[in-house]
Amino acid sequence: MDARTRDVVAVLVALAPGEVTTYGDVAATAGHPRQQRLVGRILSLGGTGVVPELPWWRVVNAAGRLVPGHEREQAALLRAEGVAVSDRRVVDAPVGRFSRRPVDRRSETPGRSAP
DNA sequence: CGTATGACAACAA
DNA sequence: ATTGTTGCCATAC
Repeated sequence: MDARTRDVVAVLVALAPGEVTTYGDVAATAGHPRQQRLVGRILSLGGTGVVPELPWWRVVNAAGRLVPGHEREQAALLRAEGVAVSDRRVVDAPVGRFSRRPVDRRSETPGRSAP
């Protein structure tokens, strides 16, 4: 794998449970802004031998949308880590960037439905 | 080499 | 909120 791939993989494997990020943020954090598509491509290669197994479910698009085609599984994996998911999208997602924001559920904002 | 495609993103209408 | 357009970058043909 080339240098860019290495950088992106490094960021991905560093994602902690309960931590959700976006393609764009992973790319930027890896030092390769505007290479979101590369991130998606690498994630799709996870575990195929060219790159190690990656926590693909902790990456969603900028709108908090889950991966097309893997929504059920992704939702299950995320919820298992304490991430709220609703209707194919991550709940605590302030549309834009919720990068590196370890889902903080302070004292149970009873709202999320009533902020 | 030109064109199309894709686990994306930002913006206009 | 949804649908199109544009911009981006790596690949596949």
